[in-house]
Amino acid sequence: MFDTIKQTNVTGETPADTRKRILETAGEVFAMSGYRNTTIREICRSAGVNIAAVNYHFGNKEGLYLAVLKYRQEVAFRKYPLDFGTASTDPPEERLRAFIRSFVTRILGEGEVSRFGRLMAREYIEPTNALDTVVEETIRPLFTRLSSIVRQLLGRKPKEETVRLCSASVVGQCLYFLYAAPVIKRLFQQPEFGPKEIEAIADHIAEFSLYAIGSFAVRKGGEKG
Amino acid sequence: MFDTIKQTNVTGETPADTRKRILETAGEVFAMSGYRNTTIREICRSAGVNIAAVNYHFGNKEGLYLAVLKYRQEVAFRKYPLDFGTASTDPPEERLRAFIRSFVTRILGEGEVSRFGRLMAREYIEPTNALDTVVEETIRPLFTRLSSIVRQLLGRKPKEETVRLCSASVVGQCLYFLYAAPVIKRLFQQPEFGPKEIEAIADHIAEFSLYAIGSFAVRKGGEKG
DNA sequence: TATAGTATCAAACATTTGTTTTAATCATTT
DNA sequence: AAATGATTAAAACAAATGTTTGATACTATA
Repeated sequence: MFDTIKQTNVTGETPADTRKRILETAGEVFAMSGYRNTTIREICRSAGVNIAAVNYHFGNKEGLYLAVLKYRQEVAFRKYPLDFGTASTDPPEERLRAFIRSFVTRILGEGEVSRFGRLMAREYIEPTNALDTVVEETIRPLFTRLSSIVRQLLGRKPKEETVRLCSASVVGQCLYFLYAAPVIKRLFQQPEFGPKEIEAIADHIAEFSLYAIGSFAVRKGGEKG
Repeated sequence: MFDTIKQTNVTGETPADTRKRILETAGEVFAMSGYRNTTIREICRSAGVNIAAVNYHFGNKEGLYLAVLKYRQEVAFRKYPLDFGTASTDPPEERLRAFIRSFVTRILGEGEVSRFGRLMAREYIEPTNALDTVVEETIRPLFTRLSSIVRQLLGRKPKEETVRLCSASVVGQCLYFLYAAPVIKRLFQQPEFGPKEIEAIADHIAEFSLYAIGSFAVRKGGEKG
């Protein structure tokens, strides 16, 4: 009768475990293969539950996907803070480095740390009905945060279009290493990105971007600070 | 009996027209929706031919896709030269600008000019069995060309990893505006990229990258030229 | 223990989609 | 005109996949 009281079945698992298991597994599979190429059967087989469980607990495939997004957003915001230990009073160079390191890790990292980031990255290239919500709740706030750092780096009164384009350059570089992974693997026989490679990539993108934005600031928009 | 003699049916079209029409239409649809999300029925309906025509002329869906890639590569290499009117003796700054302008146009441009580029961009994010061939025949040559420009810009004896990473930064920025189009549309109410926007994007990426690579050269790798 | 509500399961259903079949049509050659 | 080979067309087939059904098992409560 009470929602908080869990039943236990013969295997010692509560019914909620089935729901949770689907949620976890679906997050992995959706992040890896995208919404459309993921089958309910694959999720259920991998989670060890009956096919009908998805319909019972989430209504349909889209309902499951939305629940996964919600769950993963909640976890990501709680467990993986956006600013990797930097304060807003830190110099913008430091903040940009932290932003890029966080962004790259959330996309390229192994395991749970990248679950939400990869789901977001999937929405970029294969939008679902959730894209509108995703943009407003996640992508826009992130882009606004990045833009404020870039604006600060660009110095006095930069054109808003310059801010947008420079921010896009930063994000574009980060996403590339995820999207191009199959190509990079073939171009350079590089099998996978470990923590070492991810750090090197983040450092490069930060350096590259700071050089570029710094030059924009000097040659176009007056002095920084 | 002779291959060069075409039959004409009641509508005044030669049989080869059916093949050609499928090839053209399939190129559009594949470039727009990707291999997996494209249905033979959609192609045939859009091309105004019978469903069985694909099987008759190309064997199966994969055969059609491979024929499209081959055809589009042939057309692209013939009609849209890689170096937008620049000579290899031009200064590397000019060559990078030309490379980026060409690359961005081949990806973001409207109509036929972007057909092959978008098919390639699709292979990045949704690889097919053709990816190995695509990498060796198209992506690697292009990346090698870009790398040689970047290497020249970086000055004496740059580290090969720096060359690779800087080249990746350039390509990543370009691809972003294609992949992120649905997001950009929502973030800035920007409905589409016209020739004006494409030029602005190309100019920005070139400037951003030249600033960055220039700073790498000055601070890391000795003097240019 | 009996009952009611919840959860699980095997099976079936309906739709989509790549593929094949078989007949008809068309153009060329004899 | 007849025959032949090439092409087109409608229909059916088979597999994949999201969804639903109806029965069964389980747990908490009375």
